Amino acid sequence: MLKLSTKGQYGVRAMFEVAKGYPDVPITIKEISKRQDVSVAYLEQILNKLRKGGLIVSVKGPGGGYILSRGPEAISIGEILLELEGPVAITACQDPASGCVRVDGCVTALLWKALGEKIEGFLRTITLNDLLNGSLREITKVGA
Amino acid sequence: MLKLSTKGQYGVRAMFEVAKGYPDVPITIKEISKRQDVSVAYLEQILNKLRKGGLIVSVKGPGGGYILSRGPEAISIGEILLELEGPVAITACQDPASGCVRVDGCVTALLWKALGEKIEGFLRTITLNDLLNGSLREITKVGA
DNA sequence: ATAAACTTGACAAAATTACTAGAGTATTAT
DNA sequence: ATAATACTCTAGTAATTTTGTCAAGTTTAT
Ligand code: FES
Ligand code: FES
Repeated sequence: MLKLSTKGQYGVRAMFEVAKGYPDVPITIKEISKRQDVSVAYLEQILNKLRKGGLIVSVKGPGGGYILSRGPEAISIGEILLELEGPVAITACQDPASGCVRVDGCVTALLWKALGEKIEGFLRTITLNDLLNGSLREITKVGA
Repeated sequence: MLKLSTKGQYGVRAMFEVAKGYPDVPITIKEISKRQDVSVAYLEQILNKLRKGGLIVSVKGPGGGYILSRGPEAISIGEILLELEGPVAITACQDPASGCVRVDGCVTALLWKALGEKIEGFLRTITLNDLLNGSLREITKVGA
């Protein structure tokens, strides 16, 4: 349960590769495709969204590619996923785009809201930098 | 992102209704259907899974229905969802049923693992009792 | 016996995901 | 200029998952 679609997963892995080149080496889609084993066509879609979201900038022409638009310590996993998959919305009722009529009388509304906030809070604290320098190992040790 | 399927949502709401009758009033599927506005046929599927998982017991014959097999303070939301949707598995790589070859070399493996544990930890702490007596309001106030 | 109520497995419509295809635009090295 | 590199964008589609429905049972209280 609570799966993340491949788009989000690939997106994070792609951003990791782009982060490696920060601040001055553009990474091409082709290179990301090779290193992370995701098709070029699919990555185009993903990186395009991330670019529109302002997380990366593209450099055209030979020697071009993608570069982070901010330092890796300033880009959280949460932001990446938000751009690719929209806000955390455990249930349709929690999704601002859908909404629910009976939300007031529903016993579980608070539950899903709390869970969603928990998740978002966590994802906001992890940045690309944590992926780059492997500091996640300690976080996982601390546990819940 | 990170949606919960309706099966899980309905399951929790159904368990909430069953919990109301604990320890001695069996709740029928028909009654749950009415109160939570979910079709009888679909609830059959859901409650059947929960029964097989040992969370509820069924009482047959007239006056029958479903009863919690343990007190509402001893049944967590996590257990309900586990039965209906399997373990939390943010990515296929984290799913014991699928697995991933490159798990050792993958930078994001730890990230998804940590997130999954965070979520499971949270869901384990919330029980049906919390839904019954509205204590969730305080939990959400505390925040992340 | 009879009706209430649960049990089970098969099946199908609908939605979502996970891509692929292909044509187009911009930039730069030579 | 021009060829080569590289990003940009819109559709379309096959596979999968979700979300149910249906119908024919079985069990039990009265
Ligand atoms: S049914 Fe919408 S919040 Fe519970
Ligand atoms: S690709 Fe399997 S763990 Fe990252």
